[in-house]
Amino acid sequence: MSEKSLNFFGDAENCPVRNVMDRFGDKWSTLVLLLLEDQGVMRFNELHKTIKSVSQKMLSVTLKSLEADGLILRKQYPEIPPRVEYRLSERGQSLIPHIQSLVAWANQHMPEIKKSRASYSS
Amino acid sequence: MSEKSLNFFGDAENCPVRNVMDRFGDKWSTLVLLLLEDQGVMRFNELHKTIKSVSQKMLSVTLKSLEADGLILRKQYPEIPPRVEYRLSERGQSLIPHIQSLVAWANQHMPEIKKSRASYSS
DNA sequence: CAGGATCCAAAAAGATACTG
DNA sequence: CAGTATCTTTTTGGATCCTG
Repeated sequence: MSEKSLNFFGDAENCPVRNVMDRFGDKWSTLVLLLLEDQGVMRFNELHKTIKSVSQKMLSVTLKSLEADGLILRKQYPEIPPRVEYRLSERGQSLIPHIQSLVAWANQHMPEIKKSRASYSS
Repeated sequence: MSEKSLNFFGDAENCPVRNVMDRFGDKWSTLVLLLLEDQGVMRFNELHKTIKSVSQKMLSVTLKSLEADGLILRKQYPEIPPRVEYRLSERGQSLIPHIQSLVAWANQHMPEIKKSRASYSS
């Protein structure tokens, strides 16, 4: 793996690590995915109220890009006032365990990391 | 898990998901970690040459924050010209599998994601 | 060689007002 | 209700020059 994988670090476009972080390194995507995993189906304003600190605009942008990538499904009902429901797609479901394992690692190590960071000087 | 985890989504500081993404959502951290995992020990300029697109400043910033968090170890030799070696700490090692599983997922699904994204309109 | 300091450009995010 | 449009602020990253 060593020989071949190294090529990836150099070029920007085909680097799989970069592909991951470009997609999920933003501020809200993983949060929305985990929330939908937890709640099943949610409407726009439900998401907005649950993630209190997200702006309307960023939530909208996040949902659109997740939908564009086929990670969530958007269902709109032809009613007035309008109703829109979001939920994970199968593809989105398949991603969840990997995010959760990363979050679990963080929960476990964050106290030590914060201690390291606090005592770090220079 | 549902009841309790939901509290996290609201507040910013104590959200474990946010903690993860704040730490690893940047442009270079995961790349450096995986590269050190692959190569073992590397000097500053080695890293710089391997990750061609990173600037000197961002590499420096990235290495410092990874060191501050105790994810990598920095060893400086009292020579002239100076020599500095970087390698993963145990804590950093323990993180690698989780990043790799995410990258593996991405490698597997990125073609489909790109197709979805390309055919997405509105 | 391994960076630090400074300045600048670009991107991401937020506030606010408005609409079908 | 579920967004869009516009503007401003903040954050991030990069270029360049400098130093022990």
